[in-house]
Formats: sequence, structure tokens, C-alpha cells
Amino acid sequence: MDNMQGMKRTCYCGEVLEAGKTVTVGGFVDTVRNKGGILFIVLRDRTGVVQLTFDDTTDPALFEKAASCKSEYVLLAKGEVRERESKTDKIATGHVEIYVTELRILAKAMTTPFEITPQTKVNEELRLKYRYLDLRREPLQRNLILRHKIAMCARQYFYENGFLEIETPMMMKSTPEGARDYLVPSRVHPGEFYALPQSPQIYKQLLMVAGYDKYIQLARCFRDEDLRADRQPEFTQIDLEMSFVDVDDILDMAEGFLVRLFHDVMGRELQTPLPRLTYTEAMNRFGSDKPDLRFGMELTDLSDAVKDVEFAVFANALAAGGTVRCITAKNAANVLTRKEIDKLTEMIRGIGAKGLAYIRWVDAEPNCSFGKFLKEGELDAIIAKAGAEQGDVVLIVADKTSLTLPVLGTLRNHVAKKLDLIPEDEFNFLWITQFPFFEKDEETGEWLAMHHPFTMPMDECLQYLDNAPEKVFAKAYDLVLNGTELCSGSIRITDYELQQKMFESLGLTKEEIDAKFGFLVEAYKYGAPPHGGLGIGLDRLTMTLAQVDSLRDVVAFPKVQNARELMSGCPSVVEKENLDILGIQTMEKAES
RNA sequence: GGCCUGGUAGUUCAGUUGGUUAGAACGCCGCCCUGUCACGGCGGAGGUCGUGAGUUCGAGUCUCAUCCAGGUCGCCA
Repeated sequence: MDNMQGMKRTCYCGEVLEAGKTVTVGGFVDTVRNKGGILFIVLRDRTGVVQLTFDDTTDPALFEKAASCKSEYVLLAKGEVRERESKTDKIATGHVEIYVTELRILAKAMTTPFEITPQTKVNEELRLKYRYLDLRREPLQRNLILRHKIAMCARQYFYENGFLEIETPMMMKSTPEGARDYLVPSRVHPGEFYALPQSPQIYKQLLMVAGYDKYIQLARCFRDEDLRADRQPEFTQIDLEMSFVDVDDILDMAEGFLVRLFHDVMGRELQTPLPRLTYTEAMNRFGSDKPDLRFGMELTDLSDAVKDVEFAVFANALAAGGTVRCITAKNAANVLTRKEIDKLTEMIRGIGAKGLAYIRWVDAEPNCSFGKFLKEGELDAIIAKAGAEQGDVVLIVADKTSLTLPVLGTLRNHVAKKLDLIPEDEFNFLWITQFPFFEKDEETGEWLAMHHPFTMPMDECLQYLDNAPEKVFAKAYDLVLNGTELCSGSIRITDYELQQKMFESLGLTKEEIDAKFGFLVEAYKYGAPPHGGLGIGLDRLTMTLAQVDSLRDVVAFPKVQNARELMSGCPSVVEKENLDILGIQTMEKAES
């Protein structure tokens, strides 16, 4: 094995573009192609690949050494860059090669458990166990580099706009967010715990009280909940907070960042202002508070058109104060066969719907699943309202409004995917504003805060706080991109009395308030400028811009569904004496 | 915690109503080849069919349990 003494890398593999120069490159062996008297090594680093060429007539010893190289060996090679005799346009450096005069083998490598190639079909479990090898692959490198560029752009943009980056603690008192906390035991205070932040919410609000009127942080956040493709237990937020602002100021600032991001990182122009929908409008039109606007297929209210129909499902839903609504899938009759509609029915039953009525219009006469209940002219009225024509399928759900809308929203996404209606390579942002302040617990009938209890109600709603919680909307907003929630924020309550009132309407006792956030309430008594902010999910943003389906593709060392990290195997059992120091008793983990 | 899908050479997969010695491609090892670039040619090694029970004369194949991974619902304001 060689060392680097006397040699220094002068450029990256992907930068070798010009013949005539002498360069030194370092990297991993991608492939070795030994033709007998001439030998090629493709060397790879994070910028790309370059071909090293060896000739057995010029230096037989060097040729032998090159011939001994295997995949993934780490090499340092010096030589003259030459025009190739036979060029290729398959790689960026395909018109040149390095005629190597000095070669160092800096490290040998075992045969890897899977091939390091851009496209892989390898089981993700194996790739995650050898994550450092998977990360050598070009797509993952590209994603992590994209992530870096987004983070850098965020810092630049917000720094230029006067934001200060301030770190908040990783060990803190539990915040009043909704998720379970990851806890850290205190050795000094046995039986007491820190929580890892679910977000820096409280600290950034206190920074506003402290007068640091524009704050930003790329904040690591932790939530101990079950994972999804778009949910990891630890994630990063571009977290910010501003003073002396109202909703529009914050949205404008965030939009400025997105414009800059798209220009600098994606090389595209973003039209602003971004569309803004209220929560109520989004639910009514798309059945979702994070609608994908890359396609239409909006919901239609059929309640009026079916109000006299003697079909028990519709009549019962309407009588109970519910609704009858539909989506109309244009030209879908061939794809959405009877069998497919049955599958859809089964799917929405899984999310609480009782069933799915449909009109499938293939031949001259539409086929209607509830046709026998219809009187003269009623089908025409429904079809007209739904805007259906021959070739279309109308999918109808009748139930409580709070169930019907999200079910159709799910159906809308599902059908759009099925019909291939979602354009690739399009980025469709929108803001959702005016979220309901309270949410009724279906079981207990209690009103709960939909956002954290420091969210400011809209000015015109304050009068309803005591008597009509359903009429109270919040100065809260989400940013949605292609159906993914990217960002969430609000204006905070800065008035001490109003904050007390909010706590009271949420049923918190004085003792509970004191114990949970006494210090925060106290802080607001010393004068707080109006403020608000938001947190942009860096992981999800990267995932969407990289056009991949899983956060695992944009996180260097992700965790799997059961929150384990397959490479190191953590979480892991710790020595009993360590637990004793912390005053923690655990069940003995069964050894298998 | 519920539901769905998957687990067979290093990797990706095939494997017939249950029946001889479980196959292919890529990778790996050896030899040959002076312009390859998915290099090519010849030869070779490599398997506890996730694990454990059961049914059977006989199980990769059928049954049950269990582990692992993915998706999803609950959950994540």
C-alpha cells in the first residue's frame, strides 16, 4: 500500500476537461478494463468520473500495478491529460483521458456487497446496512449536494435580509407540540429528563421577546412517532421568526426565499405571489389541506342535485347534516373499470368511508350504481352538476362533511395517479391560510387547539372565542408543494391577557399552565413585539426538488420504519452501571 | 397496535399440480486480448431456499408460528 507523500491532488475527476495539462486526481476505482496491452481504469469521485490510461510498452511495472487494481480501490494518479483516440459522449470527461505516469494505491477494498452503480435494484435494507457504500452512488451524492445547496441558499438569503442565526438548545424542556418527545435522562437529577426539541418553538419566541427581531436556524428536530416515507424521527427545519410583522410579511419573506432558491439552485423562475387558499376553500375544492395543484379534478357538491333522490345513502347523509360530493374523472371509463372502482371502494373503506357510489359512462347510456333509485331527470341533473360527459367516471361519497371531504381528497390523489394526470417536473406551490383554531374531538366532544396554544386567532374572530369556537380561525399558514406540506407557521399571541384566555378556553388549569410554560407566560409580561414565523422542512423540500419518493434518499444516515439505524444498529442496550448512574431501571431485554 | 407486499448464490431474479444433482444474468476468481467505455473470449468457485415447528415416502413449493424490510392506517397540533 502506498501513501500520498510527495503527491497532491490538483483537481476532481469531473474537472478533467482540457487536454495538455498535467493533473493529479484521487478517487475510487469504478471499473478496470484490461485489454491486454492497454488498460483503462475509470476513476470516480463526487464530481464524476475520468478515464486513466496505461500502456504496457511505456512502463511495464506501472502497467502491472494498474492491472492489480480492483473495484473501489482508492487511487491517486498523476499524468498528462490527452485527447482520446476513441471518444465517448456518455460521460462529461469522455473526450479526454489521463495518461498516467505515477500511480499510488492508497487503499485496497474488499468486494462490495452490491455494485456501486448509479442505477441499482438492490434491496434497501442491504444498502442501508452499508450506507457508506450506497452514498458513493451518484444519485445519492447528487441529492446530498442538492441539500447542501438549498441549505446554503437559505443561509445566504436570510442573512442578506438581516436575519441572525442563533442556536437554541438541543436539551430542553418539553415543548407543547403534539408529538411524543425523545427524552434524555439527567445524571445530576435522577428521575428528571430533558427533551430533545420537536422544534425550537419556545426558544425562538423568547428570542423575539429578547429583541433579536429576525432569527433563523437550520434546526434539528426530533419526534418520537412512527415513520413514513416522508417522515423521519429526526429532521431539519429552516426555522425562522420575525418581529413587527403580520401574516403577509412572513409569507412575502418566505416567497422571496423560494424565488431565490428556484433561481439559484434549480435554475428556474418561480411566479409570485404564490396562490393562497383558505383552509375552508382548500377542503371544499380539493378535500385536503395540502392539495396537489398539478392537476384539476376538483370536488363538486351534489347535495342540492340529489336532495330529492330516494336513495337511502344520500338521504341519510343529508338528513344528518352531512353532504353528498363527487369528483369527476374525465375520460377515465376505460381505466376505472368496475373492478378498479371496487378496489377504490375498498381503499376508502380503509379510511372510514362507508361506500362509494359511481356513474360510469362508457356507452350511450351512463351506468349508475344507484340508478334504480332515480326518478325521471334526476340522473341528468347529477351528471350536469358533476360536469360529466361520455367517457367519464363520477365517484360520489355521501357522509358527514368532515369525512366526505378528506375521503374524496384521498380518492382524487389516487385516481390522478392511476390516470397518470400528474405532470412530472412541475413545482406547484400554494399557501393554505386561516386554519380553524379549534378541532373537535369526535369522541369526547371537547374542543382542542389545532395548532399550538400560542397561535394568534384572526382579529375578527376574537369575539367568538367564548361562545362559538367553530368560528375562530387562526393566523396560521402552511406552505404546500405538489401535495406535500413543506412548511408551517403562525403569528403568535403576544398579549398576556389573551394568552390566559386561550389557555382557559382549552381547559388548562392555572397549575397546568404554570408547570408547562410558566416561564414563557412570564416572559410575555415584560413586553413582546408582535411576531410570528415558520419552519420549512429541509428534508421534504429537498425530497420534492430532487423528485424522489423517500426521505431516506435525501438524508445521509436515515432510520428505517421501526426507527432503527441499520448501519450502527442503534438504538442499543447500554451497560447496567450506566443506567444505575442515571437512576433508570429497565426490563432485561430478552436475548434470542 | 391493525392491514397489505416481499425474503431463493455476493446482487437482481426464475423455479411447473410437492418429485433426480435448485437455474439465469450481473458480480467475484483464473487465463487470453493495444482503444475499451454495460468491453470481449475461455474456464472456475459460489446456496442452511430468512428462522423454527408441522403435514408428507418426499417441502424452495403446502400449513402454523416467528424475525427482518417496505408501504399504509392509527399516530404525527
